[in-house]
Amino acid sequence: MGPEDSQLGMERRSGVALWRQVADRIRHGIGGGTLGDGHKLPPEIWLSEHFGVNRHTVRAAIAALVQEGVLRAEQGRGTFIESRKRLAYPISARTRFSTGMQHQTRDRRGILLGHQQEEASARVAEALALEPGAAVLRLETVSEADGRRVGRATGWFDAVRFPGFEKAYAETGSITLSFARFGVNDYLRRSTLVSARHADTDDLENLKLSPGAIVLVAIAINDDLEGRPIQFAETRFAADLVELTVET
Amino acid sequence: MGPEDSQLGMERRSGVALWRQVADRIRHGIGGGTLGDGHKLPPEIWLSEHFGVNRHTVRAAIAALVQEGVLRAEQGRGTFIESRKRLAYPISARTRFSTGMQHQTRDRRGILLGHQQEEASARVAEALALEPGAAVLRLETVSEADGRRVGRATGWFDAVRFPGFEKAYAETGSITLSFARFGVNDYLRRSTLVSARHADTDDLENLKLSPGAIVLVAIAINDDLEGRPIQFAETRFAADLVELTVET
DNA sequence: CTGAATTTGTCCGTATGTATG
DNA sequence: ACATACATACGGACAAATTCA
Repeated sequence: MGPEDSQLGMERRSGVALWRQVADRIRHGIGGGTLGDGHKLPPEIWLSEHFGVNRHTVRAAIAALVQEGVLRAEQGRGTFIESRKRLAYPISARTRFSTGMQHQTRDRRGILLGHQQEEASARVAEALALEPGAAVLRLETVSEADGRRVGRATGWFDAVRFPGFEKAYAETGSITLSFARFGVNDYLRRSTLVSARHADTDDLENLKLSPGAIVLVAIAINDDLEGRPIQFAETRFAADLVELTVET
Repeated sequence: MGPEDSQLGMERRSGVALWRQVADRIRHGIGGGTLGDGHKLPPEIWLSEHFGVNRHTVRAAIAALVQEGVLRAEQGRGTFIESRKRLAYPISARTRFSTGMQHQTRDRRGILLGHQQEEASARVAEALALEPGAAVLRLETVSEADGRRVGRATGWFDAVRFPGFEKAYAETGSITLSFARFGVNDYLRRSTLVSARHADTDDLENLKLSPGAIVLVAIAINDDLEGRPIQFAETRFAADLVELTVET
């Protein structure tokens, strides 16, 4: 069969199809720069020997990545990398989506998917320093940068202090500008909790991801300058498009 | 043909077997507390209806999780959760692995897998403020907490300033204590870059993960108190076991 | 320009794994 | 445990488009 390195980490009967494992390795190799000279992918035959799988399996992997928009195949010429760099999203005391992205991309905006006034759960109440059951406003949003959906957020706000926040957000497309309408001209990031998981149905749909994709989950609390919490939010970022930078 | 919620995120022909998707969801549900009352998993029939798959598929998922050590099945009684919470790994100016974990776990240590003196690549040289090609020491390590492998790290150090660092680490099992032997009694985290990806071969082996698992990747630079970089490291955490907290 | 070499695209058949009932 | 349907993986052969000597 394959060359000397017949087993390069491809796990048979593991519940993950070989073509998906190969696709993940190719995608990762592109990100790390180890695969491809930046423009052209090695031929299918070379890849199939490199990974120790059949050419058809490599073709299935490539087909998935083409569908994903990572690769572009041209008959007779080769397969090319549709590369785009990861967006860096900084986390620091003054981190906000708008300030973070503005130096890297021209067009960025937040889209309001929906909103709802509800009673604060124990978790939300604690984060916002309210009584459990207090009226809070929940906003479901998607963030776009250069036309690509990079983040999907669920945010909670004190409904008493910020009535009609959803209207402000729908008009401005920015949390920062919306807060400004309520007299909050600056705010601080108190804490951020970062984890990662497979994308669920909602993520797949709203971030236009393919099954098996990974999301970075950031759970954050923002305070106003007096130290009172004004926002509790969980944001899911497409891990292929975004990386988080922590400046301490 | 499950109940009304036949589609709960289970993706057919996605390259990931249904039983593995169900296993991932159960593992995630346990971590989030949404599945099981903390000790016992719901019956297989309930799970099969909940996820909209056949009972055989749920059984395959449970068998995999039992093999993994996450669940324990007892004939006639039910399936029980071998529970453990996610470890929180703080990132802040004074973050170190040892200080971060010490309040959550009794037994923790770092294991030296291997070391090598090599010439600094452009990336490493820039991070450590050395000339490209300068002698650097690379350490490959695994971090254990309560007997579970939670992190796999590759670290680079100035070979001139820290000769024999690998011996210090092999003996102490701690970066902090190793630095202390060279007169560095404190140091600061300058920057951290966080991303997520699927586990590769090395991760699967060294963190004892199953294929399809996710790793959180943290790339960090540590400075001494004079602001000179002393360590450049990339750590891969098992995303199922670890979450990162950012205090700003 | 011609023809060989290279590379992707399509078709066949067969064996095994996955999912359901 | 059995039966059925579909997805996955492999092997081979050949067509179609491109490159280059």
